[in-house]
Amino acid sequence: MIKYDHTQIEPAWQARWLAQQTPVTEEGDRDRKYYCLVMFPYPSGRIHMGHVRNYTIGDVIARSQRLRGRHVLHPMGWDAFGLPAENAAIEQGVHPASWTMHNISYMKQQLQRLGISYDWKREITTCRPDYYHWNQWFFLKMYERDLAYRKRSSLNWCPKCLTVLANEQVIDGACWRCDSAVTQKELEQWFLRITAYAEELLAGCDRLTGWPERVLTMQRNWIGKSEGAEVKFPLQDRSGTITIFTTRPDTLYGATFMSLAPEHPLVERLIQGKPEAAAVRAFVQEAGRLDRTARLTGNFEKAGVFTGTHAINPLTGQPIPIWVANFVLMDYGTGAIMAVPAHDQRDFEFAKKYGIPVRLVVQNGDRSLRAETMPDAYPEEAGWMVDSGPFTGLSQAEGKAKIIGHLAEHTLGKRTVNYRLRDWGISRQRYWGTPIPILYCDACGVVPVPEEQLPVLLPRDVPFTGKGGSPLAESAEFVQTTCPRCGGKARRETDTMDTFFDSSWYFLRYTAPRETDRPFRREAADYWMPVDQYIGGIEHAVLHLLYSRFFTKVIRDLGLTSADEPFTNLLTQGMVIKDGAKMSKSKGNVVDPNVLIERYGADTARLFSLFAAPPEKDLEWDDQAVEGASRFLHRVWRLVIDHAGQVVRASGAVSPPDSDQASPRAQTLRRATHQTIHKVTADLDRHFQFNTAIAALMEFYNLIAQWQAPVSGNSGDGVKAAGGAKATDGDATALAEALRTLLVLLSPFAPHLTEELWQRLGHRGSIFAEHWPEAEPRWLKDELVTIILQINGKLRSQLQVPPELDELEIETRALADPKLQPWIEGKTIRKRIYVPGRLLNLVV
RNA sequence: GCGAGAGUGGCGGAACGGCAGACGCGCCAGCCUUAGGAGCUGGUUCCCGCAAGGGAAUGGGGGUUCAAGUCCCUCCUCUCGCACCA
Repeated sequence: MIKYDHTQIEPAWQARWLAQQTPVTEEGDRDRKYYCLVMFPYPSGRIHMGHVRNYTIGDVIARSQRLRGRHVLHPMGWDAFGLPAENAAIEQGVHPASWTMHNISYMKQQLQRLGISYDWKREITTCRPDYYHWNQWFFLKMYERDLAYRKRSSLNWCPKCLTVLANEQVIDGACWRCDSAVTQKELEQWFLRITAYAEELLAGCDRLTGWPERVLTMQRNWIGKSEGAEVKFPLQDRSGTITIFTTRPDTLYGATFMSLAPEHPLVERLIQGKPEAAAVRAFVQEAGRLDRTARLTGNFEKAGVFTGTHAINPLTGQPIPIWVANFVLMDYGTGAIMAVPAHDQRDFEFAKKYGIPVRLVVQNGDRSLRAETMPDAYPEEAGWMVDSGPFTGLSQAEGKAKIIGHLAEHTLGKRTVNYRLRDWGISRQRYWGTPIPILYCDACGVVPVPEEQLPVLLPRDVPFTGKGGSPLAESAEFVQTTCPRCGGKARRETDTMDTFFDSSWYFLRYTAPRETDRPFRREAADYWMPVDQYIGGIEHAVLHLLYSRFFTKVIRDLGLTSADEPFTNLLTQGMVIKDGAKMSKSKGNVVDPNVLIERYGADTARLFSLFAAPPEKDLEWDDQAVEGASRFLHRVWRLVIDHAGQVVRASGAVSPPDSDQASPRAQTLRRATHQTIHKVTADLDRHFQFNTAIAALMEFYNLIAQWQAPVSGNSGDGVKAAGGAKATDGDATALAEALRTLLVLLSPFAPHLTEELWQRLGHRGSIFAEHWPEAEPRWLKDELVTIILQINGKLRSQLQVPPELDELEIETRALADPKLQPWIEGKTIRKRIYVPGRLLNLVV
């Protein structure tokens, strides 16, 4: 017998597939198109087990959809700009471009060794000018539409990466990449106005029915919409007003003080010449020292200081003191709040601490609240308005609506919506990224680089010192240029773009990756978009996935495509963990895919990573379970090889025998065959349950192995019975059908093994040119069904009956069942529940 | 605090409200082998029992139902996300 040797089979097929690949086009029925995309990798050096899992999932989906007749786009590329390359340059003196390209070629070869069926002709690499050209072009389009703008503000700064971070890139106060504590830094930088799309991004979440609920929740939280009102509080001396944002305008009568953020621009004006001035300045300075980490953990004492100034509550007309409080955030709402101690816990505690009155304006249902004795605030949005002038007596909800109306009518305020989402700061003070296509001219100011001068090339000769500051600023040749407007001297912007810019539209570039005069071709994008199935890690729940949705909407509004969401269905696969922790160099629990592939082969690596856990769950690495996957493939190999001769001979027969001609043995096999088709197909359709699909294939294997065992003995070619029943031609064709079906169903999971065995069954064409088999309904029914017999809901016996037997006959047989006798003897049957083909429950 | 998800054998995990534990790993016994970290066969939730069989069991408690891992209520634990967001 020929042994299963993956080291022979796998490289051979990989080479052939690559050579024989026919690329997909936009021709043909769009209903049959299927865009399967996995998040492209950063070329860090070598692939890890997380990649293996990710790309295997994508490949199984792509291959199975192709077998089912879909027109599948399954591309791959490289998210190639980024810090590790630049750090390598600083530490090892190798240029980021060389480092990156070297990694790409190595990782590409690794992916090919996994047998992933990518269309490599569409490969894209974001650090190449043919790609980042269009980053710059999109930036200019956004600049034209005021969706890209420059402003000075306080930004998240990673002291290790020496660059700015977007809010989305700060995780628990630390850098998303290197985990260093993030500080604040005042800088002038470029922003994308993602907030202009806040409402649409939020509303779109409701229509993304193919996304996991938790990702949508994270996006909704991140956008953080809150509805309320802006209210103007006049200063007591009539020198101006302070605008606040509140979600509870109904509690306006209970506002007994105001608080400003320490950074609020009005603070200095309010305290001018006041005896409190020195104390307030000291307080503001102290609050400014509070770092982001402390603020995030809420680990500081709430405190405030009186400014010496009062404002007028616009509804009561009463003067209320203005405080500065360290917990009021400048970058949310207006940086100023009205404080209602009776109905906000923070205000309540603050009022108690500083002896400010508590005024109750919303009563609970049983009217038991008393301002003097409340132990806590009553923050519920329920109950009745009290002590609220003309609004007294209304329900809380009604009061809220009426007060907003009243404010608007008297121009004291208006209904507004606030979002937590901030504009996306994209400037990075690093080298290895897309240059921002902007010039600064002494005469003309900020000047966008004209489209026809794109791309602004990233210069190669830049010193990598690691001392901080934008490296591009060191290249005089790059910086100094002429102004396209006045012809005078100008200097270039030396910051580069956040690499999340690159990945925010790459899925569109794949649809027409070789376009040279536009980012993509509209017809191609309209054909392929949106992505039917997107697969990647949960860690991008808000970062990449939110940015991509934003870009898609901007690109739509630029009139370039009709897609308004990029990804119809999203699968977020779990991490690969070992010994309970994510694999990482520092923990020393890394399994190298190369070692796995060398020892067991790509098919085993693929099968294991799909079988050991459902795709969304974390996958615990288990060396022994890998052995199990390998064992299964060896068994399939032996089974098919042992019967190859028989199958080739049987292929003369046109089709396997139908029910009336088939021997009982053939019937058993045909039933199992079609039931397996049904089960595997359903598991793939229904949430990609690869683990149960593979389990079904294992069961099918077990059955075939059992089925042929008594007949074939160990002769290796067992049409002739050793001593049992004589095998018929029908049996042989049924076996041929079973083995072919097993291979086709297994082929998306273990492509090399199945392709090789397919050839050994005498086929000339590729197994991937086959059609996915269809289950024939008449074989899905069992010859006999098992009826569960229950007494009072407890299993007491079972009955094997033909499926067409009616209820009455089943009951007659049940009552005669000796096992049931002890339970029904001397009892009356009160009720019978019969579930056809399943069970009979007798209540006695 | 708010939100989402999860809790089932020794382990990974299966179960349209209808046989709990499919499939695999591990373990036990046997076969085959000069040998086995190969292969094959059988067994493997727990308790009582020689067995036939019986009982218990899906984080705890309660409920709906002829029937609950699954639906409802409640509590506990864990994971993830958001968080002085006014």
